[in-house]
Amino acid sequence: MSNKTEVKEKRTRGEGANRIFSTLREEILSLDLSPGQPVDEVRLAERFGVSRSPVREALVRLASIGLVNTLPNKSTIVAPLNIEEFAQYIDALDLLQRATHRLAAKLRTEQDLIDIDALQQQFTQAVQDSNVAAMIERNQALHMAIAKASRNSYLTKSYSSLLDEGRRILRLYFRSYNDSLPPELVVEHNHIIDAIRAKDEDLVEKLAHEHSIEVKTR
Amino acid sequence: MSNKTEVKEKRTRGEGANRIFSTLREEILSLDLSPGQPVDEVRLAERFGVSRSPVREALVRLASIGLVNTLPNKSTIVAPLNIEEFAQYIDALDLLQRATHRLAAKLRTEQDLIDIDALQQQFTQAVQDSNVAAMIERNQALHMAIAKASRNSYLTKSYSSLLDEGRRILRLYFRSYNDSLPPELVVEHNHIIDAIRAKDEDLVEKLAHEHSIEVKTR
DNA sequence: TGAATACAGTTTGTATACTAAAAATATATA
DNA sequence: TATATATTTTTAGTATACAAACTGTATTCA
Repeated sequence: MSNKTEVKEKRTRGEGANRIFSTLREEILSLDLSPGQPVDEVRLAERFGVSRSPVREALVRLASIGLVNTLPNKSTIVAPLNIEEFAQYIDALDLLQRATHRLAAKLRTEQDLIDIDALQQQFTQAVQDSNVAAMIERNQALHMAIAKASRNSYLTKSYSSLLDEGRRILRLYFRSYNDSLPPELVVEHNHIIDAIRAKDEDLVEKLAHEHSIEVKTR
Repeated sequence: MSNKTEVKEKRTRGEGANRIFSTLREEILSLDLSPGQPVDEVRLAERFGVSRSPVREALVRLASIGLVNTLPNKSTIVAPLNIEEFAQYIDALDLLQRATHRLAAKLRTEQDLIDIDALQQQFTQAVQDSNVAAMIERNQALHMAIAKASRNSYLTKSYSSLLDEGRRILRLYFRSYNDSLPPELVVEHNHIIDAIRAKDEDLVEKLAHEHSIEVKTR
């Protein structure tokens, strides 16, 4: 996957740091870079065909969202992730998920429903293809679309950070089950979406909660 | 206005960017720098007696937590804040506050209680001194101490971001009431702390909720 | 042998230099 | 006069250069 040779062509000014940031972010979240692994500025600069400046900016941003840890005057490493906090993580996710999804049931527009349906479609496809990476990514996109329908940017932002952070944990979690995903998740999604369509707030919250707990108790 | 001459003395390596970051953060959150105001890299470099590099790092970090907005190839401005979202903000804050404070009632240790008491003491002092800046800051510190007792770093982190973001909104809010603070808040704090001491989860959640709503409905 | 110190090699944090993009101004044209 | 275009000016993004802190190894001395 990572024939890490980057083509340097048009070099739109200002996009250097962005490119490095999103590439590294993707690689960290997908566990392509392993937690604890040191990242070398010079090596990255060479890899992306730029100087250390944009690399540094990317690393500062990654550190700011907790994906890498900067050890002062020493090195930067991919942020370790501690599995012990898994239960706490699910608790937090559950809280935000319930709140955003319930609000979504209350405030969703017709357009929201169209977006949500499209993403559930994509998620289903990924499940059929047994593409774990795509599953995780589209599951996240789907839940974000629902969260956006809640019309509360503060809740959505918090929920989004949690989902991001969770991608690494979920990746590990699925690995431990041989990268197969329970098809119930697809059905559960459909139930949630139906309840949002019906504007049944209580039901949505209940389903969203069960959706979280399902992962926790496995 | 800007006799903000900084003393440049020992210049511990690595602390440059940190210093600038926290100074600017403080100034933005306290509304010392007004929303929308442009921030000039060169001017900041001069003010702090450093080059543009550490200034740039500080700005990147501030942008990452949403305190400044970077307009590509143009300028960086202090992030505007939109009052219209005040109700949404309180809703989100309320949710996290209830969750963290309830958990705190369940899991608090004796040491937690000692820390919390100390901060409530400081908050009370600020109220007596009619020091609005200190009130906001110590109110935040107090609630953070309670949140930490919840032993859920994910919830605490989300709650912390919200409180931070809220400092600016609260500053405006208090200004509109001539910088006087209702003394009920002190009493409410005491009630919450008592309930946490008594491990009465339901009561804590109820009080925390009323505490938020109180601000919202003014 | 083992601890302490000195030295060399890396690598980070900062300073400076350069370049491209946008803003501001001037000039030209209808 | 108003609009379009050329030119200057400013400033953000990147490259490069340098200095301080850390790492590891070798040398010295007990």
